[in-house]
Amino acid sequence: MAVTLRDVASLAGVSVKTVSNVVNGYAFVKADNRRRVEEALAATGYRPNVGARNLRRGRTGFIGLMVPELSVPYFAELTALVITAAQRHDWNVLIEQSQGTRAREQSSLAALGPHLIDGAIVSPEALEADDLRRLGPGVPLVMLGEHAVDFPIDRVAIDNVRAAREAVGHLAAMGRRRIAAIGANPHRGTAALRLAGYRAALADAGLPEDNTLVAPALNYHRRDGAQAMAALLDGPAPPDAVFCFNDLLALGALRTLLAAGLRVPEDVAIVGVDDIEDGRFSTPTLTTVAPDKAQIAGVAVAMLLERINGLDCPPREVTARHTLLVRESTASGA
Amino acid sequence: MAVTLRDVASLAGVSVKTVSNVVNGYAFVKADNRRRVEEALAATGYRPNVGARNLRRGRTGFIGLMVPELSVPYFAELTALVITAAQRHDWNVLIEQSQGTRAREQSSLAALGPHLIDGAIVSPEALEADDLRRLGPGVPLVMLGEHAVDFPIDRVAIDNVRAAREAVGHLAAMGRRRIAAIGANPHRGTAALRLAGYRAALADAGLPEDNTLVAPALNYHRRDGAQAMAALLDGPAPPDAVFCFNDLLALGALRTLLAAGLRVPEDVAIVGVDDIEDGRFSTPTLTTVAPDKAQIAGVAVAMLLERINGLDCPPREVTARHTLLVRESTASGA
DNA sequence: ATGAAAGCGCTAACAT
DNA sequence: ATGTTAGCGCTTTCAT
Repeated sequence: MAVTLRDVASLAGVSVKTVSNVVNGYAFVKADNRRRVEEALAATGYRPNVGARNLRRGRTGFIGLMVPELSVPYFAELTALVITAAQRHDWNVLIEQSQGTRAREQSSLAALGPHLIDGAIVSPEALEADDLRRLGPGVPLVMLGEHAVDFPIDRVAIDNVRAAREAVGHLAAMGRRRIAAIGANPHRGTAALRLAGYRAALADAGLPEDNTLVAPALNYHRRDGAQAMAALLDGPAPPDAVFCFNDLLALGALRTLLAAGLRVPEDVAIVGVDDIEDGRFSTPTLTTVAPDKAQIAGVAVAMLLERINGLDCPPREVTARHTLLVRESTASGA
Repeated sequence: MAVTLRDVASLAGVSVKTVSNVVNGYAFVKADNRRRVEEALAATGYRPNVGARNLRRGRTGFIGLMVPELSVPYFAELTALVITAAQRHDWNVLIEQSQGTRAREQSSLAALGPHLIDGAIVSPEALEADDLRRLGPGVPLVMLGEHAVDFPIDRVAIDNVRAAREAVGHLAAMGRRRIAAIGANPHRGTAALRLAGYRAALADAGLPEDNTLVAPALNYHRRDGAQAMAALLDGPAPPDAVFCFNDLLALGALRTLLAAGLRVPEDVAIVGVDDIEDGRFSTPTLTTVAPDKAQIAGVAVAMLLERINGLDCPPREVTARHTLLVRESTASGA
């Protein structure tokens, strides 16, 4: 049914080797043979069987991408960019959703296994060093974000401390004095860094630390932000600004504030992180720290392919760009 | 490096056939052999080479999923569900983003090709019957949504006419008299159906049709909804309600209304379609028609696997469930 | 520069 | 019930 190299070879009157050479762009093929092969290729509509090729080459042609949930806008946007970046290099992407739990992250890594993929980009939230160690050196890995795991591995992330410091510094510069943080979580590496940046910015501005203003969040969805904000409003002295560790938390917090009849930014200003599309159309629009997602995706894919191609050097850490985008939720006109 | 069937066989002192039988759950294996094979399997940590297996079986083990953009929440949520449904049947999903243009949809289909996947679920927006015909019968296809293409193919979609009719009927029942529609587009099959449902509901309510209240949209993103709403507000007699053909348009329209100082739902009520997560946390929360996405994903995967397994019967059309979720953007308390 | 043949890891005939 | 062998479609020595 499907046309194979042999079909093309017999039609062109040459050996499969010659056809293979032409298909793979090998330079030294007699002009006459090349022409006949190309005609036969066109006539038959030959398409290489990627599976067979990869079996022979000992590769799968796939890279894995492990994210907590595709339905979280940040990961959907990032995944779209990773797929696009991989396609530019003729690689396919296999997506695993881990739900951000350790058990699911373990089984996702196991499912990806060494036979299905040649390497993987992972964005873990609960994984431990042992889980990575157990994989062995067979599957090259690139890690996204600052999950705190003591394992030598290529990483790409923004400078989370600096990003948080800028965001909170911006709130302080507006004259806000009671700046809250939403998203504290001892199990998340990025949370620790953003909290550190938050504290550094308070110190920069000469503001006191107030633990009643630091709200934890188990997960980072809209509902978690809404709950955390409600808890802050119930606190002894509600904040006049909130730094949320991601945009989803911020949108949830915004919902709670507006539902409570408070004005944003007049009563409470909000900053998030991620620059997801939603924040550009909320009312008010959301001030946010925008990581360069295209850069993150591009660098992660490039680093992974280098490793797959055998690059042997110490683990690398790449810091991606970020920008503070000031929008209505912190507009100073108020 | 990787352990193969032969390694296991020689360790267990049996032939590869016996090991293969055990691995594939073939019943007739002598108990003693079975035990030794299982021990060898465990000792070596054998994992089948899926690529080799599929090469031999003439399958790839992958199904394709073509969506316009993963960064559109509806498709991100749907994709997550398709992946989950496929995994339950031990299939992998390969995602192609088509951007909703015919050229990209054609090249996506071509890229998926017959060697990479055994079948595909497609959600086209611009594809023509010829493009499908050209694929030939080799690759089973299931189509999502009501894209108007004259081609016999399995389909899954909600009843768009009825859904729109219910949504608009709800607005009319609230006493709204000037109900606009956003999303008219001659190239989109679903748009035609939702427009038909809109008109039917106006007729049901004895309301006149007013073409100045029907706003076209080239694309279905937030910005398109925002622009369309702005155009409606500029019109001769602005609406007191809007039916948007999806939630993204609705969120864009909401943004425009609030930015213009209008109250929702007091001045203008809004209904969308899709029930994306954003609409549950916007202010006001968004009334929407919720398709049963899990059902859509599950049925699409099941129908596709049946076709891959050789089912030969006339094309089937499955109508998925939908529900009108009334939320604040049409709250009648006003 | 090109052909012949081996073999990637697996399953399916065929044989026993 | 299990061993032997061919071969899926391709790339890669090894010849020539």
